Amino acid sequence: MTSRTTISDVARAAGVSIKTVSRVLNKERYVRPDTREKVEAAVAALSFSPSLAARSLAGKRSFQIALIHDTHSPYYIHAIQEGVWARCREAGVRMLAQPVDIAAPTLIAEIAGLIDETHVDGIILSPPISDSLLVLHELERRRIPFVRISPGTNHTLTSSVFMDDVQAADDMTTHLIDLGHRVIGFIQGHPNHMASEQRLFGYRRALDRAGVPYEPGLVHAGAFDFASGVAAAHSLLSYPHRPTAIFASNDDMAAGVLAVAHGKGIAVPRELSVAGFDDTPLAQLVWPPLTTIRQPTRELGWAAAALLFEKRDELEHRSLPHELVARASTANPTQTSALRDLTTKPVSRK
Amino acid sequence: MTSRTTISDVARAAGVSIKTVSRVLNKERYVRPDTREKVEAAVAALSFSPSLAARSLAGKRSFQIALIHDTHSPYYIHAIQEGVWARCREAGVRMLAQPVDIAAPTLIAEIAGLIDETHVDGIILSPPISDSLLVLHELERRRIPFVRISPGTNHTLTSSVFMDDVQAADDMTTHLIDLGHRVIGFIQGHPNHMASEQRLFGYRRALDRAGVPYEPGLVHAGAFDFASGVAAAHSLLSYPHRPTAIFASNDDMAAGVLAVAHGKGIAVPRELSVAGFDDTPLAQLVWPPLTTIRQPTRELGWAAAALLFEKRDELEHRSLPHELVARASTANPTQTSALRDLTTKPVSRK
DNA sequence: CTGTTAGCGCTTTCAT
DNA sequence: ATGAAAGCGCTAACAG
Repeated sequence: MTSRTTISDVARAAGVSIKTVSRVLNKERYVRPDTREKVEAAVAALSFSPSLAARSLAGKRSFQIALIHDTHSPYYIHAIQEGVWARCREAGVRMLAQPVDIAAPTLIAEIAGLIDETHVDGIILSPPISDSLLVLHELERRRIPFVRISPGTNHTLTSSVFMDDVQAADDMTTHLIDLGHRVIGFIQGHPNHMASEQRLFGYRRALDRAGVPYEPGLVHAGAFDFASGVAAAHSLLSYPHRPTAIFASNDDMAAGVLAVAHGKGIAVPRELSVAGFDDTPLAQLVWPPLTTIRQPTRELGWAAAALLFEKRDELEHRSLPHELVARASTANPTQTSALRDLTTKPVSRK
Repeated sequence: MTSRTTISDVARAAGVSIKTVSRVLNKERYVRPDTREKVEAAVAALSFSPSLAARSLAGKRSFQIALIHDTHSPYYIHAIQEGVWARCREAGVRMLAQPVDIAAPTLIAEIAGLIDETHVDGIILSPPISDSLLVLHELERRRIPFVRISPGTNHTLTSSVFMDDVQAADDMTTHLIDLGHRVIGFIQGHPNHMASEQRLFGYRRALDRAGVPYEPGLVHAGAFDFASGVAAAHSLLSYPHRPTAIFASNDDMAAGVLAVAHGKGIAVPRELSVAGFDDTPLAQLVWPPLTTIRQPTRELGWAAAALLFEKRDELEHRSLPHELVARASTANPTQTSALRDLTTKPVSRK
């Protein structure tokens, strides 16, 4: 039974005390360069990885953060996880991806248990959890740092990262208008996500600007899933003032529109233009490929982690796509950094 | 600064020693029922969750397992994660979902670091990591329990869970033959995954049994992604002996076939039947919906965790879909349990 | 700049 | 059936 390699082994190998090894591990100042090198050599030679358990027990940090997400939308969660993990590994921090059910009555207990069990240093909330008041209150009560991804409410009250959904939906609608469409259907997202409202707002804003009259009958409810896209398409396509284009609030619903169009023998895009939102892989797997808007999901995850690590300055040294915005909590004075790049236009695929 | 609730707080509240609380927490025997109840009441009253850090430092277990997965195929990973997590929460064990890049030269170092840092009690490997010899050797060297999901090689040498790909592919091919098809194209999966070979074998076995001659020109390489499905479809559809049905080894590639068919104006399914494999949500999002085979991905995750917890007997008390098979390591004598249910047939969707 | 000492919150071992 | 003491591997607070 070979027991684990500990900091004492490293100290012995390097000929220093364990405290010095600890200093090197934690990148503290006041270590002579040659001492540091000796220790680093010993760490490498023994391929030593310090026990997180011991570190969190003894110290103030656990070197772990939690990413809390609902169990739906695999594409979205996957992209967020990738982004968060990328930033975490740079920082030498472990990411605990925790699926939860936002509707579960035990939600708070589960998150509280997670925090108590793991001592995570911070939490990232992805939508729709990022808008759960219960969760937000609990985290605030425990004074644990957290960042919300794409919250629908109170952006400014807490640290959060999000894209400009209004502008993006405006862009897409404008794109469709430029294509000559004047009767444009719109399928809303799930009411849980406030992005839904913002996308609708962007749609209306673009119509207004172009002088195209807004017609409530052209807007249909949806829930971000294929089935609601199908239902909405059936309804919109039998509307007397039948739309020549349908803009769905996400790709899954847009795929539903495509399916209905195919079923009814409506040629896409000749007789009907179909637009989605989020640019999931799905957009390219359906036929014809969707005109869609890229949501910088991976980057949102990356930025959320960066913000959590209080390295907001890093955001300014990276070019982030579309309208990714990161805000820090109002607890800090200078906190708003808004970044844009030039690739904000809707992406048309052939 | 309210400090954390500890086992001492619980002990005080219950009027017992911390050791007794520990006994209750660990479900040890030799605790008087009324004592146990007092402790449980105190735990609930204080909503106490023990520190995993302290537990892993002091004890032999960490109450954590790692799920190691490659970064591709969101649907698949998501389903696996769900299954593993479901079983873990039943067991009161934390799941650490760890994305890795199988091609990274640091793969082994990363996994070793993960183990050292977190003291995980066990590891679940999802494909294609489940076939990485380097990883397998490292885990064996460290004598850490692990379970492989859908390994392509040496099923019997280690604990693993998998479905019967040969039978499933045979089923689908038979289904197509029953539909009257005699010229059936086949698109292989990624060579990394041994499921690819088995699916091909099932295809050939069904052809043989039905007396349909095997034609190498009807089999095309693929890589489990949309693009390779597109490429294969172009090739197969211009083959002199043009197939009336194409069976792709997964849904993404089948979606690629659909796209090509649509582009060429080939009517599906009138002129060409398209079949997929895995029954991802994608199968229902394309048009027309794919005929596909359900892979019990979530159940595989569940079973992998169950096997890891050495509760193999549980497998026998649950009805698992399709041909889910769980094997324990040859280190244990009685290890093979094969389960089937009746819903093995390919799923035809309209 | 480096070392010593005292814990962190639990489980283990050994008493009783 | 329960408790007391020791210690897991590290960091914090001091010394020097």
